[in-house]
Amino acid sequence: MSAQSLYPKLPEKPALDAVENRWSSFWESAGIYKFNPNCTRDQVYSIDTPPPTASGSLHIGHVFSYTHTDCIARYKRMSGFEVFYPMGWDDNGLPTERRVQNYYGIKCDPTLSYDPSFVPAEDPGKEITAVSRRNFVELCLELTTEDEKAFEATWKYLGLSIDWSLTYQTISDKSRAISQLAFLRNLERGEAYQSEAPTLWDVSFQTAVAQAELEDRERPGAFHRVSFHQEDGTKVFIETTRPELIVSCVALVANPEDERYQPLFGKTVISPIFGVRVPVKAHPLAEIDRGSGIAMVCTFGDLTDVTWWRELQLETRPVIGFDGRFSGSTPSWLETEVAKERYQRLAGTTVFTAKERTVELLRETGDLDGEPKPISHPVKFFEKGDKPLEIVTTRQWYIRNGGRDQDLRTKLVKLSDDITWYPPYMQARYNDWVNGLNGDWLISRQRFFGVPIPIWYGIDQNGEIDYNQILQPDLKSLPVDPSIDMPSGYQADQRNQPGGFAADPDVMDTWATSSLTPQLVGDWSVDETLFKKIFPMDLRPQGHDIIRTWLFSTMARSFLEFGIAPWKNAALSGWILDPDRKKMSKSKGNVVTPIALFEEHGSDAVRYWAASGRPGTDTAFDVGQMKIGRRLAIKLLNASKFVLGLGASLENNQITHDLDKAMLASLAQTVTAATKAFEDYNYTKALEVTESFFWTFTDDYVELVKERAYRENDPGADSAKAALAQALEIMLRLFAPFMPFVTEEVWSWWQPGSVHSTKWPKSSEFEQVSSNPELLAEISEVIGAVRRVKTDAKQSMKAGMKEVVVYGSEQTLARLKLAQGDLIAAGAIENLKFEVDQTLRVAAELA
RNA sequence: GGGCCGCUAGCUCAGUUGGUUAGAGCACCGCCCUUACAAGGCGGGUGUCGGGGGUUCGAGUCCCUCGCGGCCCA
Repeated sequence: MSAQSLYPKLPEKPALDAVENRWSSFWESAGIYKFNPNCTRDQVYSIDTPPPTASGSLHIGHVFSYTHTDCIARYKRMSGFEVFYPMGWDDNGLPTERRVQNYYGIKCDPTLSYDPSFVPAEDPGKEITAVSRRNFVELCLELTTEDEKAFEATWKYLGLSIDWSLTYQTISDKSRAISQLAFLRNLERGEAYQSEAPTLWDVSFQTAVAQAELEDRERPGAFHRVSFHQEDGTKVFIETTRPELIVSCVALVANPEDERYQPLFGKTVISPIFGVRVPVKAHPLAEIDRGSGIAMVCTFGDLTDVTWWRELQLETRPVIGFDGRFSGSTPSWLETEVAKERYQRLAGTTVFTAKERTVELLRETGDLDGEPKPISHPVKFFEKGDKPLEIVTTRQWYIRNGGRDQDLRTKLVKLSDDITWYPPYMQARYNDWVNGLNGDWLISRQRFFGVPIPIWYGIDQNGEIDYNQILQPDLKSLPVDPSIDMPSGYQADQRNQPGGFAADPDVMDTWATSSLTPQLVGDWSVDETLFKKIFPMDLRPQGHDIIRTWLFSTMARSFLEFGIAPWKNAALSGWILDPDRKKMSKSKGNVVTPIALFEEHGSDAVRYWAASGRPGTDTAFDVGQMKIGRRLAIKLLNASKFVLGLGASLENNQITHDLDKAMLASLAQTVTAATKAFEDYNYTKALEVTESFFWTFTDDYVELVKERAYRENDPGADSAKAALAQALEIMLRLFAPFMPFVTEEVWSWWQPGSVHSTKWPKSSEFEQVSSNPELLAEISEVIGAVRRVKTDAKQSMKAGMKEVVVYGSEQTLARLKLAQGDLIAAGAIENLKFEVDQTLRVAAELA
């Protein structure tokens, strides 16, 4: 039978052009990746997909890690699981606000009222228009919707096997409702609480930030040696990098062991410039060998100041406002006219200016000893901010995360044992982080685009907000926006009125919602049947840089609500480095957009590169690896065309020839190895063994059986063609998780349906497996040796061999003799001889 | 300062519970129009396994120590 009549779809000249578009449309219309909830929990494999930040851009690092997850998802699907694989967009929060502000040239002013007819300027230029909170949120939603469409298109181009009907957004009504419900349940159980306390504060964004969002940055500074004065006029020298805070100094502290300051403990000293009396205290956190050994405590220069303030019960003397400027009104603790006058030079200035002016004042009063000594020191920043954090006292909402509770902390650490970590050492990073917590999780943010804290407060008859009188919404009314909705039992005109109510003005931090992704994707509280089917989830894939935030917060929320870990497995992916081993970043201009790579190399090739990066390992961005992937994809097309062009089919399964059986035996070993690797989440290894077999298959096996397979009406030809067809069919399934497009393309030439709906191969499928799988490797070595002789003589591969002598063990020779016909044909050998020897080698003479 | 990861061919990386002569791909060089593939094929050289010490019959692998790079936390 001719190949054309057997396989009418077999192309004359196979190509990779447009395979992505063709097959992703097909998969969608055929519902190949649709989750079917009609099954039992143990049949489900559920994936807690990381929701990319919608306002950012998808870069090659995303492509890298999402491909890893997709390979696992495809493997699990083929292994018979009903795969629950959603996509989500993290669209609430600061990054979106920033993008919307820049894109439309607007800013949010919550005091303005809603303007339904507001349309942002086409080209905003530099002008900034203030809009109401509702207008602002509407524009956030509008822009993120656009961004999300582009993201979805990118993921489809990459070939992620997502069930797009499960897509979620962290700002959607459902997410807001679930997020608020979870918060209210935390509140009910006492796990959420509000507290008026010193808080790390970003002065540009004017919001509180959490411990997990901090980063240290090395900044230049200077030690200023400054004199305080004892009653008798004796000077006490301190060293500080923040002289501007002298005005808010509340004490000096030294180490209790420090001999030098023993006489001072319990006494008071007088601050320079302002003449304020402050006590001298002892505390073990004061370092004897740091500076002069005695430190100034202020409200608040750093987190140690907060500790001292709390533990030594010191005064509170705040001067820095929410905008990062020194208070315009004169502090009440300044008593003398001179002090008040001097403060006027600082009033209303930024921290930077206040520092300069304080130093001037110190010079004038003669309290600066020597010149400031320049140093470089770590300064705390909000990871998304560009000004040093200040510490201000505000009322904020917290969720208990073990930061102040050793018992809870221990439980959360222990919980990590219930998860299998890939790679295992990532568990240590989690444990280190949890053990190092020193405060609860601050979740309230003084921002606009986010999930509102679903709380109102009563207002007393004097018009003061009573934060102890918490008014909660009816759970059935969620989501609520307390700035628009009302607590039950109140009228709209009671808002912000004595005896009425006031909305909590804050939103929750993005992590407070994204820590609930298992609940969001599984419709917790909405569809409990579904939720029970997917939770606890099978896999959390994510980057190792957000163990302290996303991974930990999800653990904490799950533990508080359900008492168990949210997943069974956590797979941490590495980072993408540019070829110079630097982390890729936009500012360096070394970022390549994924779409351009898909277009140039093909999605399968980009996936091949990604799958070559082992779990948890940072990987270099490497176009070369994509080229290899593309070559592999093209090779698959051509090899498939050859096999099918012979008229090979699965119908005839009479595999009688020993070499054919040996090849399938070797393939069976490959299947076993790939399966074992995948079960250990080592997709890279699975790809490697498959690829390695494939090249042996094309380079050696196909070349060896070619002549035999071309014969007509010959049992040897039938055996070769049957083996070729079977091997091809199985290899397509092995490659399918990695290269979904090219495997589907080839599948469509000769098989019904989708290769992605087939089952992962099992070694039990190999009924014809022979007892001598070694034969394939041995004969590869022999034919390789023959080729070497021809190459060395600069001859064509078709050149005839006068004589070839194969030396080897009796067993090896016995196996090789089974395939000598193929060897003679492939090598064009006139006279093939076998001689017993210890090791396998070949002597050959050209004709 | 503490913790974790890494250091193997020019480059990117494999290397199993310690076990023969340490592997692959790329790059490089040479050859070959061979009826699946010239955007291809075939073949080839390439190592102080970061340094030093130790355990062992035997160490890339285990232990100690030092160095370099990276990440996280102080």
